[in-house]
Amino acid sequence: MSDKLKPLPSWLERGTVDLFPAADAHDLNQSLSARLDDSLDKNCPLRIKLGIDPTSSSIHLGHSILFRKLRAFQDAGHTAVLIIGDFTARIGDPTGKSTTRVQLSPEEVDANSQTYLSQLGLGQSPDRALLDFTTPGRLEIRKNSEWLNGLDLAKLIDLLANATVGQMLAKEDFSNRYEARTPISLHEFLYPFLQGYDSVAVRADVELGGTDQKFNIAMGRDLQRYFKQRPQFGLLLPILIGLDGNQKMSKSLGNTVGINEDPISMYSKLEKVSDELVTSYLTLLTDIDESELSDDPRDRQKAMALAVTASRHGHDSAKAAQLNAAALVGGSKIHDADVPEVSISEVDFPVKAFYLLSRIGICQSSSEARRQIKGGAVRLDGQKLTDPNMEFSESSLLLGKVFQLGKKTFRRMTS
RNA sequence: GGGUCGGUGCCCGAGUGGUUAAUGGGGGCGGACUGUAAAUCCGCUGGCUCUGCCUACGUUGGUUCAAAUCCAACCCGGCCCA
Repeated sequence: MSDKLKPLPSWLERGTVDLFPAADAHDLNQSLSARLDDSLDKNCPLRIKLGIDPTSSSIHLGHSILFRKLRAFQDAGHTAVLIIGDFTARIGDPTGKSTTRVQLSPEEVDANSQTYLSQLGLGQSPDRALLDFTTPGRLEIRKNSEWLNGLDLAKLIDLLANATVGQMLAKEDFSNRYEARTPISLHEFLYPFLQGYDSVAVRADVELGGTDQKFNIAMGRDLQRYFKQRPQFGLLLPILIGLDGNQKMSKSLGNTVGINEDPISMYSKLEKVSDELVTSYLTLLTDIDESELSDDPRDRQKAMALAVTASRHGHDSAKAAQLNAAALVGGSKIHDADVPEVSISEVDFPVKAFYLLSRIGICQSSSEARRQIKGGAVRLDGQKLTDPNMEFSESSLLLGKVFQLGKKTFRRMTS
């Protein structure tokens, strides 16, 4: 990859839902393409800010769309400035929240950040990693405690004077909560100012965020102006809808695909997302040109699932996962299919079916296992179980066999 | 700080002394149908090696044969007032 900067291209447009300001002037502060050109002329990379909130320790595809865009900037020669919001995490971004966040301890924040970075590809080769950690000058990682710990009250008051209570309450999240009469703690009001001040601290040229970040990013612009910097651009990407097809992808909603999930579960989850989601997944999670795909919705689903899985695991593993998934659906090949294994060496025999199912984790409780069996949801090597109290006298009867719950949960028993 | 209303299962929300593991809706899971999609229909949705037992309606005590339901104190929140 050359160090030469390229002009505003399609990689930047793809998936972008909002870019502000976006005047067509040649003003460096009004047009991102003008600023990109300027950066090219002076051979001085732009600083692209993305803040992460180390509150959750696992990254899913929803997060990855921002990182993919950040990576695209890196590949174009710019500097990604990844801000670990270790200080702000103690407040918790109230955006999109209907309740006050729990505050995290410094230890939790540290542990989460480490997990985060390794998931982003720290230590991996750039072609499989989400971000480019290796090319010099392409990545800067900062913690915002660096400058926020030392922020004194006088300066904070200066920052706060940049907005009014009316503006804060006009922000959707706050106004919803205010109208619903759920509590809003005063410290939550500080979050946008601190995030905005991050932009000042790192002299950001562009800040990336989900559409829900518009307010906070705009605040960054205001504060940069206040500190006599040239204000950043805001580049907003959509919030990825989760597997359920109607709410944003979020760990707490259980509708996620983790960035590090094994190829099979990743592929099989993606393969069954609803048709309405396929296009957005394609544009946000792959580089595929949609016009090249067949019109058949099922084929599109498969192509998307394959491409996304391949981006994380390579084409061969993805293809294998696809074949495997097909074999499982066929049913006949369950016995030979590659499915997660679980040891039953700790289980005492004889054992009743419902108890075994909860022991091997295929059901969450033995009560649930009873229900599932009664509901006809459980199969052993393709054969439906009907009696929760069915007894297996010894483990050798089960070794190598596959329990199936519903259509998509499989567990092979091993010693 | 004062007044007042409220805190029910994953969420919302009924229930105001006794067939109450607790109506209803959402969500989730499963089944049928299908394209492992959507829509629709049906079932399930506290735990326990379970014909029974245990734990649950903010917390802790109390009244009662019997409480989510009555009483007291405490904790948390909304609203109004300061």
